[in-house]
Amino acid sequence: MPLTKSDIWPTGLARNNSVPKIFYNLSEETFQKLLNHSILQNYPQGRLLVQQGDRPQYLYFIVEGTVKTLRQDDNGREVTLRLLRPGETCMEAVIFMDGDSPIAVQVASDAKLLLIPVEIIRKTVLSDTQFANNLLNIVSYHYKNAMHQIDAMHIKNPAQRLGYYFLLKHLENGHDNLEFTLPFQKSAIANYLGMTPETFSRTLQKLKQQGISFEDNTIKMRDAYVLCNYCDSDAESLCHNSEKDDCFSCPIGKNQGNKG
Amino acid sequence: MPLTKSDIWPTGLARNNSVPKIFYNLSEETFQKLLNHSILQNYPQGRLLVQQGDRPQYLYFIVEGTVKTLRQDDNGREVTLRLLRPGETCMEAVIFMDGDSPIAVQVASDAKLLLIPVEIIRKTVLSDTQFANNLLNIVSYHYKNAMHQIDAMHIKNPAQRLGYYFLLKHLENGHDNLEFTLPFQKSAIANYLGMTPETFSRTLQKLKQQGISFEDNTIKMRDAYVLCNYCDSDAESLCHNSEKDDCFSCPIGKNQGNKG
DNA sequence: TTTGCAACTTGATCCAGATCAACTCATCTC
DNA sequence: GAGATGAGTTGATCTGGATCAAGTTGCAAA
Repeated sequence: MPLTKSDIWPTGLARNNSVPKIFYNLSEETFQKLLNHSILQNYPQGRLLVQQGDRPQYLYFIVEGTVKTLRQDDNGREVTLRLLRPGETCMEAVIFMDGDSPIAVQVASDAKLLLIPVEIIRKTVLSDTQFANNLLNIVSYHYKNAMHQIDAMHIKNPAQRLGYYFLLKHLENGHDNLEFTLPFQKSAIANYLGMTPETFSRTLQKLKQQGISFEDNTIKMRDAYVLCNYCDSDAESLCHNSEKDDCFSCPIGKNQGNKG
Repeated sequence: MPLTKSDIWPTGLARNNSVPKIFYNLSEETFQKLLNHSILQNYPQGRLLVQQGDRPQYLYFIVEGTVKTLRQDDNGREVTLRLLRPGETCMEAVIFMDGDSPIAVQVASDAKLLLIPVEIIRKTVLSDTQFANNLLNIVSYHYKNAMHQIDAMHIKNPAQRLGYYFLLKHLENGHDNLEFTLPFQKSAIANYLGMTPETFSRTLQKLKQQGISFEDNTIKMRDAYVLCNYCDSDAESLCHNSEKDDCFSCPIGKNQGNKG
């Protein structure tokens, strides 16, 4: 029997993301066509879905669980490129690079995934401009994150990288919420942020002194402004979306009086 | 009078790139529509075209000269994200990110640029699937490069980064050509590769011992295989495009006997 | 309950590459 | 042709974060 929306719709999507980007504004027809050709599958943690050098076969849409994309070198050292949650997709960019996959994809915690065959993706892009647009938005978004990752490696230290990461999670969670739970293992986040687990651990200690405590993977902030030091103009624009006019410490928005 | 193809077609495009990606396979109609709304402009070296936080206004197509995209922090330290040559474009991804530009764009050497307004781009994407496809290919390609940049920062040392960069330039130039000219200033390449000019200079010395000499910005290789050490599966697939069957030293393709 | 394993923490040491500083060399200007 | 300017080189020193090593802690299987 064919898949339906309720089969594959993730629960508990992050704020501002009530519709997964890839399905945004699609016609019922296109949506069903995608589903009709796709497979729903469960995978255990650690399972490698794609290896570096594989020919891409599917776009993976995450219904439940978490997935990461990574690159590894000959010595087995690996670099995490993305950490993905329900509602997100991966391999969407690889499909449009020519050649084999430059990345590996691995299940980070038990996951239920929708596998959409690449031929369907390529075909739908050429027949539905809204779908093409959605993919452009997704790839651009990831590219923007990649830019942040690159510049963070050069001109930010571990505390700034972790602080910025926390700030983004905080803003995702809503500005009023003074705590949030780390969505991935510490070691995975550490690798994503380009540091060793040891350095991650020590950096967490430093942040503690700034009013950011943690227990059981839950981060608690003393107030809504402790992370303002780590803000930049990109994060600021996310911040603008919440209430304004009471940011006293935000170093960026000081003049406009926006919230940190 | 309206612009024509000959006004904006770059001379001396790199191999395998006789048609700029953005114009690939476009209908005459779409092509002209793009040109009709665009502006051709000359800019001197150093000119800032876009600053971080600006609202994107144009997609820039490079007719002559070179351009770089970068990010900078409060202390004025900057990170080069891309170094662009004639036939390439920038801001194409930024247009599809929501919010203001996370990057700055600067002229790296006197340049003639075609400025295509963002509204035209957005509109054409929704009306011409080939154009949407071209953009997807371009953004994905840049994203792939960004992945390489990220993983290079973590698991490659300066010699490996520079060696890989040389390898790509070498392959672009044709496998038989034992020399090529650096298309950008050394300090620009150094920053792009995430190292200081000093380290770049010292790294160049190291490579010299491996049979890679240089004078006046021209790199000369002892033979076609000195860069094989720096090859990976992504570069290898570019290499496959040239003749095969005589790579004796290529560590990756040893078994298949492909050229390094 | 014990054992084993994986994630994480903490401490001690090390080193690649940044930084600082001095110098060369080419190009440009007046 | 003196002086200024900027790119690049070379040498000496410093340091942030990696690495190595030795604990914790928590949980799951025996």
